[in-house]
Amino acid sequence: MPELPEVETVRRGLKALVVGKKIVDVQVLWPKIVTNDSEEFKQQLAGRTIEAIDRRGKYLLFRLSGHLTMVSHLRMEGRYFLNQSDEPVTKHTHVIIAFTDRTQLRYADVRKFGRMTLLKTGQENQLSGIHALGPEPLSPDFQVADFYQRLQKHKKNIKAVLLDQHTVAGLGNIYCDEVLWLSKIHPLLPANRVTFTQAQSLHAAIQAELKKAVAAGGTTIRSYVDANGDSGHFQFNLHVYGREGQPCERCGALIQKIKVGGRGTHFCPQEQVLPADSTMAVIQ
DNA sequence: CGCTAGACCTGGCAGC
DNA sequence: TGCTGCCAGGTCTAGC
Repeated sequence: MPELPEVETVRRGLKALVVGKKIVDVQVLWPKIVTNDSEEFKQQLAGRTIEAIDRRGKYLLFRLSGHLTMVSHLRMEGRYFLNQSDEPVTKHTHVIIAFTDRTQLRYADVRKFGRMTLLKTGQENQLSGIHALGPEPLSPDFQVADFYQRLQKHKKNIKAVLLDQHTVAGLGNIYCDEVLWLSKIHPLLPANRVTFTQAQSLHAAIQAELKKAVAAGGTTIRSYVDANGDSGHFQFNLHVYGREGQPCERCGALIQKIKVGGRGTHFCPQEQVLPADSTMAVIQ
């Protein structure tokens, strides 16, 4: 479900709702969600206080007293809710973290793709998903020259390279399509054919778009809601994602949808074109 | 090493 | 009303 702006919005909401709360009890209803041993996970969490909530890419990092960190990835449909302990537990709730004030942080996930891992603070950088993560796009670590160099290393298409979290952290299927449209780059262009000027354009579009999406509370297409149960608003600012068959806002050509690396990919066929000498395979 | 297809899961929706 | 097949804000891994 969520890309960087949605995860950041969840983080901000959760921060206001649960930082400072002390955990009394934990229930794990679907053990695969937790990569640790369930019993150990429950025992280690009990008695801890949530001191802060950070984010790295699409990962949430719950900072707990005693130098522990609970890493949480929402994958496609993970959601957090704060409930009173006497409220009925809904069908897709898989983890319940109960606090001393009789409220509960509940993790729900229809598709059960999300994962949580408890480890010592500092060790999160050794998690396979985090250790080689690319730069945070909204931090000074994200530099055009380095971004351009990373793109030059790959022959595969630019869309797949942007989706690869090693290139830059936090982009997903929606924002990839959007920034490629903003920069007028065809999603199938080999990444090493992106010019420095195009890389500059992409770099600027990534920062501007993610900033705007965070300010709008993220994008809600189907299921995403923040920690308060509110939808985001950025879906009203999308230019290509989900707009197959509708006119491009700039040129009026009809937005096309193709498959790239198994992901639905939207683009303007008139403005996002492959260079004539490109050796690209046929686009259906 | 690079790339693709499949796995992990469930539900909504289009089409018949 | 059903049934079938396809699709979905993500990532990991097996296999070529």
